[in-house]
Amino acid sequence: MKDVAGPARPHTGRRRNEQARQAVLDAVWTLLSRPDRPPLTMEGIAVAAGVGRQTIYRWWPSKGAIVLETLAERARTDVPQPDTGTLLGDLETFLSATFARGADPTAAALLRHIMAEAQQDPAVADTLHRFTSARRDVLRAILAQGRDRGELPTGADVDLGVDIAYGVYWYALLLGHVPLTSEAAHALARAVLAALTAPVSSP
Amino acid sequence: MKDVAGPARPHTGRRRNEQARQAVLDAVWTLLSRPDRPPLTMEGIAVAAGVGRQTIYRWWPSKGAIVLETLAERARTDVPQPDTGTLLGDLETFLSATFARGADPTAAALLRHIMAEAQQDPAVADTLHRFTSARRDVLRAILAQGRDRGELPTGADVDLGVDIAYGVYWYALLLGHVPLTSEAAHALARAVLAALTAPVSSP
Amino acid sequence: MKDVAGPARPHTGRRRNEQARQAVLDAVWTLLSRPDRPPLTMEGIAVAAGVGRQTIYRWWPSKGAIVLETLAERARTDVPQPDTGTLLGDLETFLSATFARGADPTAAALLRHIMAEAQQDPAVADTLHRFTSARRDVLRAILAQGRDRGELPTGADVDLGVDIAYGVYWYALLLGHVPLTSEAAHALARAVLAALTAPVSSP
Amino acid sequence: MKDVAGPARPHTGRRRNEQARQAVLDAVWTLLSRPDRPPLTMEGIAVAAGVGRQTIYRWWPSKGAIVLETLAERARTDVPQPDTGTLLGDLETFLSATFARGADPTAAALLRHIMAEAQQDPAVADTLHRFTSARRDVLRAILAQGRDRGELPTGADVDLGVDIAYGVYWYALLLGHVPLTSEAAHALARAVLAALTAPVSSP
DNA sequence: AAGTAAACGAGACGGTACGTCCTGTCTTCTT
DNA sequence: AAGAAGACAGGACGTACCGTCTCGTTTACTT
Repeated sequence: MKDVAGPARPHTGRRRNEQARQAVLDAVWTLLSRPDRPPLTMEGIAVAAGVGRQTIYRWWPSKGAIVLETLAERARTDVPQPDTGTLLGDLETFLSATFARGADPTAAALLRHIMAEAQQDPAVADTLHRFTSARRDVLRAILAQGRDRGELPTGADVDLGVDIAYGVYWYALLLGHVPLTSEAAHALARAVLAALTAPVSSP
Repeated sequence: MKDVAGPARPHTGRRRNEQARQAVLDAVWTLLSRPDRPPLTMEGIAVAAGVGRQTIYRWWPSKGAIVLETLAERARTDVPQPDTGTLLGDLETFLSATFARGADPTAAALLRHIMAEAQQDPAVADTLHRFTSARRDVLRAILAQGRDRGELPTGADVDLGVDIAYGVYWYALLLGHVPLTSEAAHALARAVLAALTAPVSSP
Repeated sequence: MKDVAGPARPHTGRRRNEQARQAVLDAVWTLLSRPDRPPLTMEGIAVAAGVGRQTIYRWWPSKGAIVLETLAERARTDVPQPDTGTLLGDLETFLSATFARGADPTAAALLRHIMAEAQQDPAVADTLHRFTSARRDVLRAILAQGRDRGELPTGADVDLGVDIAYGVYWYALLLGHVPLTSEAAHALARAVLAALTAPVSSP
Repeated sequence: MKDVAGPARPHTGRRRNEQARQAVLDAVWTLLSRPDRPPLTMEGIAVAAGVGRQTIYRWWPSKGAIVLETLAERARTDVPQPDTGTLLGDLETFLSATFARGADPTAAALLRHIMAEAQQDPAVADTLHRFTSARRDVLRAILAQGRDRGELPTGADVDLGVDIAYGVYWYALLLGHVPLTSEAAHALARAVLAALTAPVSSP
């Protein structure tokens, strides 16, 4: 009795074309790299990818989802949880890597685009939420490890530290008033550490 | 003798209708308050305001500019530079007020909308930049005053403090993963203070 | 062997929707039939036809072209070249049929509309020219046949006869000072015959 | 573009400014003379005339009325009822003069424009009707005089003759398939005469 | 090998919003 | 009072995309 989950016939017909998928993601990257910043339309993506429009709608629920997948594809080399022995070192390593990512103009355009879309499309917001959560978890783990090692007070508000780090990161990304340099990452690392180390952390 | 710059005839024809301007700004506020979140269309604004479309295009360069002016209009009651005697008190007061603003759903929608538009329209980005700069200046003055009073080390990176505060604020606003409560404002105030107080501030 | 001109794949994608085309033409006819004479807008046609605006622009270069095609569609039952045995009979038959067409209020509105548009849009003028040429040819053939039968002098200016007939027809249509009755058609037929019969026809 | 009127056109106050009126009519003529055929808008006329829009609306009920008045102004030198002694001579003289008028490109554009407007605006149609009636009366008088002199049968349908003459004239004007030459006028004169002379004129 | 079905590029479809143009009306200031 | 200037509400224009729906073709699996 296979009437529960599986379909009676596992699959018939042509399979998903991996090349089409790649062409779409590449097209998004290319379009966002263009110095004249064209508005990134579904039609534009389809044409640039040499792909039928329906093919896009078949596999992605929204434009934001494509952009996010493009980002994920390019960021495949995940920022690993560093282990330098000290919390400050770990923070500096992690934030430097993160900032380096955001310093690439195309990647930055991608991130900005997603954040912008997320403000209007709840589905994109949701996907972005899941994406950022994964990143936050890594940073939270770093801080928690430091706390367990005694480098932070027991009651240190780890989540606040995460918010500070990513808050400053996104703020710089979206407003562009400050460059995402390695120095900025280091200063931010020290600031996060100081903020969580202070004894005044609890009301 | 003002015969240099002034044109011979300062103005001819009908003057700008202040009521139309107000109607447009009110319409934007009303539309953004709607629980069903309609996409905020130029046409929609015009209809809701009972105003001709051309009248909008005559006075505002872009949708973002209207939204920003709406925000400015509503936030006319500027957050004053507080003076509680201590830096922590000033920070708590300022950030609480700021968070309270962002806690209003319509104001939050406004801010999110502007930030989203700024990612695609350089003109909006520019206007937003000027808007945020004014806010940043207030916070910077608070921190500088605290530093001058000796509550911060001489070399404290005031700008980093501003980035942390507003970074966390916007991050919460855009991602919505954390509510903008008074408690959060107080915790942030202490964190900013701690981050700038720490002796590790220089490489 | 037609391997030269034919493209490898003659067509891709969805085909033109004949129902949409008919809906547009019917909408034009209906709108022009309305007793309150609405100004015949592209938008109005699209809405009345239940058709996207782009669909209209995709297939017709101008409003005049739509109206002309509507006319052609309705006048599909071409006025045949009559053959009553005498030139006067043929002329009477042909002009009566022509006048009967123009007596229908909607058809008249159509013709007037096209002529009006042709005065401003060269493309419409061109299409109208081709349309009228076809009609003129039929009348010219009738007159030429009569001349060949000896009912007109050898040097009779057939083209002038055509101009008189259609000139009076359009003049009545556009100015509306005289009804397009069968009697008027018969009088006109006799007049054309007389004008071409007269021996003074050459300078 | 107020190059039409003189620079020093004073505001008279109280009474209608004749110079403004002239500027408007001249602007219409100038605009219709332009080889690129701009669409002749109220706004365009006002700007070209260096005149306020309201001034136009104050004195003319519609665009067609302005154009018609422009025509009347230019055609001030009325075609006089000729008297050459013979009906054919009178007809030739009158039609040659009429055709000569229509051969001027700007005058032709004017006439075409009016006729086009008359198809959509009943008020214009009415004014045009009155205008053409005056012209028809002159031609009718010529024919009636010829009939009274015995050059036409007693029962000759004078109105049909008028319709033929003006029908061919307008037909040529609107369709432009035939030039309005003096030869064409003479041929038309002979044709009208023949059409009314023929003994078959009555059923 | 033939049959079946899904995915594909292409592109037409009904819509919606855009930003522009023009209409006819209404101030505002000047003459 | 009439005029030039120009802002106003309104509405059509032609364009750009949206997301959906045919088309005929290609590809993969099943019989």
